[in-house]
Amino acid sequence: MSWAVMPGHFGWGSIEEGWRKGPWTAEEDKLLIEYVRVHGEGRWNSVAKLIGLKRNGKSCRLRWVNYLRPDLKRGQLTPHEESIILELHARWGNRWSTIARSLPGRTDNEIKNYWRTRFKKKTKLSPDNNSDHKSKARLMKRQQFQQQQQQQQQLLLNQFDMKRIMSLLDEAEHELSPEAELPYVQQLRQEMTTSVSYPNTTEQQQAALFYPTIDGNVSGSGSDTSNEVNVLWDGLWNLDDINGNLGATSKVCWHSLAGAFC
DNA sequence: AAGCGGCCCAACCGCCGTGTT
DNA sequence: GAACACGGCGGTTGGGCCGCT
Repeated sequence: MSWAVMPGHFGWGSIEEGWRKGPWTAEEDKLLIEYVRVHGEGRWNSVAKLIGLKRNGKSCRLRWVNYLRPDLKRGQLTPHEESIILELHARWGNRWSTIARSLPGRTDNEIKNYWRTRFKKKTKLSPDNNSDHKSKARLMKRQQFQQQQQQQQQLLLNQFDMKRIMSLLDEAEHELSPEAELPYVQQLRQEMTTSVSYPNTTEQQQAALFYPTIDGNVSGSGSDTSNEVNVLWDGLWNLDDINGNLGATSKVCWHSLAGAFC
């Protein structure tokens, strides 16, 4: 859909059934900020009546929540925020608003966008598709330098994160019904304690195992592990909500949690 | 220099839950 | 209890930007 070809196009944005749509102008932002300053958040449908802004309530709320709120953090997510997102996504699935509540200043929209661009694409990375693989590799190359910097930080965070995950599992055990949760938690915990210390690998090798490199392989290991990496990313994206799908394979579950260390 | 492809992100849509009348 | 309004949430879309060829 293009704003330029929409019916009722009105310069910047468009008007449909009396409501403006499309990108917000600075003037509209000012009006909305003023509205919230005077009336507070909520009653979004009265914005149009009270200040004459030709936007529907939903649009106003979205604009405020995702863009105008003064406590919003702007800019890239920090590696630590990324690891929290990975952890919480492994736990909650696509409950973006729930995840966002654990990240002050970040919106569900931001996290959702982040996850989709950062992780969903990776699942399409298939070693069977060479041309696609090449173009993906090109793009990943761009991210490599940033990743390398993050890896260094993540290594330091790994130990701390493992403790947090174990405590999250403890919480989950208490919050969810024992019949539903226990087998999963027990299985996961068992795998965590056994798999996390990969036999015959050094700590650095274990950390390297979870960092895909530009050619889809895994740093520190052979090219025959590329399938494992794809499974890892598949697991990250496809993992169903822990509460909702207890049929998830333990492999997927473990890979999802392993993602917390990427 | 131009074209292409992918990333990022603002914004919209539809559905659902909750509160109010 | 039904109908309606409203707000929240997750999924999706589309345009701008940027890097690569």
